[in-house]
Amino acid sequence: MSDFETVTKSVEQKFADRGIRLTRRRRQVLDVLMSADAALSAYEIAELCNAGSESHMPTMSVYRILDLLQEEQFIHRLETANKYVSCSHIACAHEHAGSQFLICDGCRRVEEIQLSPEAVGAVEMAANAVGFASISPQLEVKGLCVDCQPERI
Amino acid sequence: MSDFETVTKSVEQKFADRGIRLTRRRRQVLDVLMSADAALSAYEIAELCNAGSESHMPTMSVYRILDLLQEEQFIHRLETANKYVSCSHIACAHEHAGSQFLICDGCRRVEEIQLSPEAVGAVEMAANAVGFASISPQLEVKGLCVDCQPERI
DNA sequence: ATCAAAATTGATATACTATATCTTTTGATC
DNA sequence: GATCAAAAGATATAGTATATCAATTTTGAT
Repeated sequence: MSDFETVTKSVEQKFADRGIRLTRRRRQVLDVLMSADAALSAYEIAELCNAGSESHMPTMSVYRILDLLQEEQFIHRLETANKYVSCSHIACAHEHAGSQFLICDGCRRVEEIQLSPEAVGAVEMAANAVGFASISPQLEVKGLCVDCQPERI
Repeated sequence: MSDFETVTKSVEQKFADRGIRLTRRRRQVLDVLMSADAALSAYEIAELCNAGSESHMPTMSVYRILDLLQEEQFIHRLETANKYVSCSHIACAHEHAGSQFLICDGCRRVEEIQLSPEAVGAVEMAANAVGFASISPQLEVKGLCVDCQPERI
């Protein structure tokens, strides 16, 4: 069974367990995001759903479905980019609290990482110091990925 | 001399030093941002410029001026909120590399903090580990400010 | 199997954020 | 004051997102 199939099975199972219907539209959106190697805007997702098929996916449906997929933690919204990516732990059994993203300023590629508890703790402490609590630990950090860094000779 | 006046003097000096004109429009935008106790959208800034005056500030001018003020580090753009805030170090003499923001999910208030070098370092190390470099150290973290936290009894 | 209720999707309108471009005005310099 | 550059004004348009109501599909009970 291919990777994609394995993940799909796992996703189907999660939908079933939670009593949520994995409809054709939802499957389309999720498939596009899982197959993409980049973060996509809602409008890009709609286009890709329609590419090479007679189906017409309305953008508004995409937004609705993105909301659902986010609530269920299958995908993430990148707030600094107004784009969406499938969660890299989409097939994992465990809950995962927060996610951190590295966004390449060059090619816009997105890497999902898991910061060390120490790093997250440091951010939380600094926040607590000025009275903030219930920090949502999604961080989006911009930089340059390996491919986009100026050559070092 | 009031705080506001002190800061204004300092800002005027910086404009002069850098050979940038502090025009009426630029002053309006900067005044609005410095007087605001919250982050504002470009359209909100335009409205506030116009409030109680016969002057008509076009939103497009606001965007142009925001660009300039950002380049000159007088203000920051909050990318997760699509809003703008005046830099809390606007009157400081020294350069300051990166800024971190706490954004209250309740009241949208924004607090600019300076993370410890250790915390920033931890984020950078995690990024380096997956090949990212030239990290821009602006972080935007969401949470609840003191006033918006559920009462603890 | 049929019907009513709920969930999902479709369709349309509209708000909000932002950029591009061209013209006019203003300010600095000679 | 004439000239040139910087700034502001005006208009069009792109991109992102929400609200709302109608139509359709699915579910579940009878």
